Amino acid sequence: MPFNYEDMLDIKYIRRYPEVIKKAIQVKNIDLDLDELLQIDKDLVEKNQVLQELQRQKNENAQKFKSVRSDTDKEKIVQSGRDIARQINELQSEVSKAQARFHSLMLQVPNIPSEDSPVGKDSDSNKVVKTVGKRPKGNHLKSHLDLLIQNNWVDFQRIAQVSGSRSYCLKNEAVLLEQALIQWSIQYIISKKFEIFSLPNFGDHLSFVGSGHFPEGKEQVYFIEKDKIYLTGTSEVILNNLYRGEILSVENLPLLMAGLSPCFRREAGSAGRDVKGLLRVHQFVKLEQYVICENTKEQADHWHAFLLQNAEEILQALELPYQVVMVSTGDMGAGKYKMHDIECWLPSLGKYVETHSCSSLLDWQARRTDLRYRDKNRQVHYCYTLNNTAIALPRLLAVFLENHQREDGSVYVPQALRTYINTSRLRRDYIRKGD
RNA sequence: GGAGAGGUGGCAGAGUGGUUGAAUGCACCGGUCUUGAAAACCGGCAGACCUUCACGGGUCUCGUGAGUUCGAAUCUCACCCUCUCCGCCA
Repeated sequence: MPFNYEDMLDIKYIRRYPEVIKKAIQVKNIDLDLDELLQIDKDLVEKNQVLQELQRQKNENAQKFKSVRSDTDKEKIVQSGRDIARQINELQSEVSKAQARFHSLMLQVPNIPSEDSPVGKDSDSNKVVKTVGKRPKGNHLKSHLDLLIQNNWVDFQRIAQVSGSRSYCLKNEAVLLEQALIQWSIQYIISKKFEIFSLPNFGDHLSFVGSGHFPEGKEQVYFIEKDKIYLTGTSEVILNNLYRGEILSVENLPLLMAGLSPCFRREAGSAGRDVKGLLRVHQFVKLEQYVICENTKEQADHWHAFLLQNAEEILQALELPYQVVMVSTGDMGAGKYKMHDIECWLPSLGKYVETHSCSSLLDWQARRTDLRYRDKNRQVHYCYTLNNTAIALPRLLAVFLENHQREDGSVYVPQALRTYINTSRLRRDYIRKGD
């Protein structure tokens, strides 16, 4: 069995090595009957052959018309043309139906996970790869919620009446901190040679299918009925679709893109979870790293490490304790080839919470968006795509506050941020009274 | 929201019912010439799918979808997008 990642998601490969795909379906807990897919594919190939023969006859018949002189001969051609057209019509509607089913099943075919990904059915099988930074200790440690309230940095109750549950409203110094974190991380990501994008926060149906958020994740997405548009839960959706349908030139690869945008998530099915504070909200701001590169495993692994490294450097500069987790097959999602989460230490919960998610999708996403490139030999290939968070707020703000709090309720500001907040300790009334 | 114009290959731009998957130019690739380069000249240059050991053959695609026709880039309808003008507006 050839283990060539370049074309493993191609129907030709699936026909030949269905057991490889079946294995992936199994370890990823995907609800897909591959045998049905293969049966429909087989049926479709046969029907298409008949259809193509009919179409050939149609073309041939029409071609004859010009060279024929007598009216009776012309009438014959018209008649046989009508006859062929009728057959084509009947077969065409069958083919269209089968095609629709075929495409919808193909959208459910998962990526094959990397060999070093832990196999398991959920997050219990995730593996901690490394732990970095010092966790704060002491009896003074408060939750970020208490800190925010104590400092007059937030208003949860009033905004909930206006905007509903899971809404938050930052005030005063917390806003400075939020903006400083954004500004600083933008500068950081620019220094890593990314192009920076400020993007719309909605897209059409096709975009979400392309990125892989549809059909499975449809429940998590806000939909504006009147204009048939969907609010993005990450700028990955837009960045992935920006070049859709194009054949890029290899000289332009890799594309390093960073998208800054508000993110909207319905959080359907998570009622009761993380209801307090800033950990799980309907709207947040995220700077996202996104890479489009050539289709080799070396490239994928190189940029995966790069994206992961960037996120780690950001957390190190912010002096936050974190661990890197390699996500198991059952927890990583259908499209992923390899995935690492970064989790930051949150004292109030006494555990690490996810703040970054680094994914390599190989050509799984690019196939959906029809995103390709032409190599030096003029051969056309699907691109590989990867993504990782750079910074997501306010969740990281919660982590930041809890880890950097001091006994008096002020918050330590790491050196990196002081270009944007000119103090080492951010305290209540800093805005009015200064240091 | 109202009025008009338009969407053709990497780009520019022909083509208004019959070898048009598409003239021509530019770009690009290969070659001849040249010490080298340029110029000139010759040749190549869309993607997907089916078929063939191969050479090759076939089907589809001119914004998207449906329709008319023996035959559609070309005609009809709907939708999407772009541009210009007017109105409204952060």
